[in-house]
Amino acid sequence: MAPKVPRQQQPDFPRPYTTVDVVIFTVLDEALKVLLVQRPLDTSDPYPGRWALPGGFVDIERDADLLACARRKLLEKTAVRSPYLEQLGSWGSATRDPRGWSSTHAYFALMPAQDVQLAKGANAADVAWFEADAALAGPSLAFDHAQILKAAVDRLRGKVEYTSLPAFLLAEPFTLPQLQKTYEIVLGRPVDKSGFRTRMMAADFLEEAGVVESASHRPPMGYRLKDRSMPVFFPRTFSPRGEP
Amino acid sequence: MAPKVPRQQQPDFPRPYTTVDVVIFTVLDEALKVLLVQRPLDTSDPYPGRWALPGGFVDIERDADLLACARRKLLEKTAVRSPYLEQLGSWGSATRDPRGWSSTHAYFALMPAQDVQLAKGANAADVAWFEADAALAGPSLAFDHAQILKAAVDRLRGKVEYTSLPAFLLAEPFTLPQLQKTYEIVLGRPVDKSGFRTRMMAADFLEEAGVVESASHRPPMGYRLKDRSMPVFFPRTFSPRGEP
DNA sequence: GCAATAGTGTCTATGAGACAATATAGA
DNA sequence: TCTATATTGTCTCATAGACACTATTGC
Repeated sequence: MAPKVPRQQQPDFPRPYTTVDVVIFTVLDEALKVLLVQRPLDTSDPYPGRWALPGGFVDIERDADLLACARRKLLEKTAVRSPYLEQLGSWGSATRDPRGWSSTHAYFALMPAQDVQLAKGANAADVAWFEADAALAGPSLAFDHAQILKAAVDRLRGKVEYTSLPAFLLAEPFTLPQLQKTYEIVLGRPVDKSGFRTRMMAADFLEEAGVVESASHRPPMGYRLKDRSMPVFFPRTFSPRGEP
Repeated sequence: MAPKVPRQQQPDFPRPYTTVDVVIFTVLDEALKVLLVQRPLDTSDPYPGRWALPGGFVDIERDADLLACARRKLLEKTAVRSPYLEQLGSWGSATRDPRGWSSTHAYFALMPAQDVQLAKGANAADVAWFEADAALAGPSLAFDHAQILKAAVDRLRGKVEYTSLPAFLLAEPFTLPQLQKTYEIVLGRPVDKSGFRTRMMAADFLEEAGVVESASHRPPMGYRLKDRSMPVFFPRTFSPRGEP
């Protein structure tokens, strides 16, 4: 009697599609922005003309691993080589892509707006920055990208409470008032100046980069990150007393 | 001239394998344990005889989405239907599986040891609980499962500092001393009794379930979770003063 | 000196940690 | 009453938040 071989052990059982999507954040015009690409109108691809997160299929010839794939997508759309990049989560189901069972590995990236050169790709009619909250409230995105974007915004807003993540949204050198402003933009609320400075200095992740030439008034100190590869975690949160 | 169609838009470009792995935790014999399965010796599958996380290929016929797939793996190995289940992350590369480019979606589960009936599956020579730290220090696991397990243990230990997760490791009703003990086992350090109780009560996620019949001495109050679907987040951490 | 922004000092309520005290059961 | 465990109370000190104050520039 032949041993029962489960279907999954056969070499050629059907496989889902595998994609990588990247939520790219920056701060521009005093707002948290996210990069979206418009899907082409003149193809048979799903969601023609709709805005979507940059991303696409894993190319098993070119991509050594998921992170490399995310970096490739990032480089193609923004020409930025090594921003802060963090895995966000994955979404997969039989129905999220009309072409068939697919799963996507989502990443999110933080970069200074100055670094970005928007690239009109072959497969994207257009590329543009959208205010994060507007992109969530506005006309619905392709696939389940609204869900993914919401998860990314929630994760970013959450982590900003207790990490140095906003520093990755600024070009170096930056000043403490600029950094504070960035925290306030992402959090959507003001932050106490004195407490903010104490917190940043206590975390010991900045190094002085010389006083910045300012337009007028007292010139501020410029800072650089001691280590651009990782954010720092603060012991507590910025939350007002009562709230979690 | 024919438009250049990227290889990826063709319907039949090569796809990676897609799998789901589950890190199943429980507390047993005063230790944090993780469920591992031994890979069969008598097949051509990779890593014969090695211990691995329970998991396997997504079955696009049976699994509606990734979570459903994780639940299926869970049910097959433990006969537990709805434990606490959280997405951990994903790992994918050309080399992690010798059969070819593959990506896995990892989940972690928390369950009371009492609930589990270990099942010897068709594709697993054996199933057993291992102490979490021993599994990490001991002989290496199949694939990149040591990496995944480490991420799971780190995530669990990290979240225990500020969430009610350990409650999902206990059968209801449980007592506050039992819950405290569970926190101490996962954290690997003692916790102050008074502060612990204040914290738990302030979080308001427990409901009384009547006094528990005890062997002797003062009988403790039994508790149930008000909501088994989600953990509660505490405002602060258990960390001793100096440490983060 | 004045305006504007950068940076520091000070006061206080809160709340966590440490530990002491009380409560309730069986023997 | 004694013992063992459960549960509550108290004291103290660090710190986050609020806000006032000083510092340094250009005009």
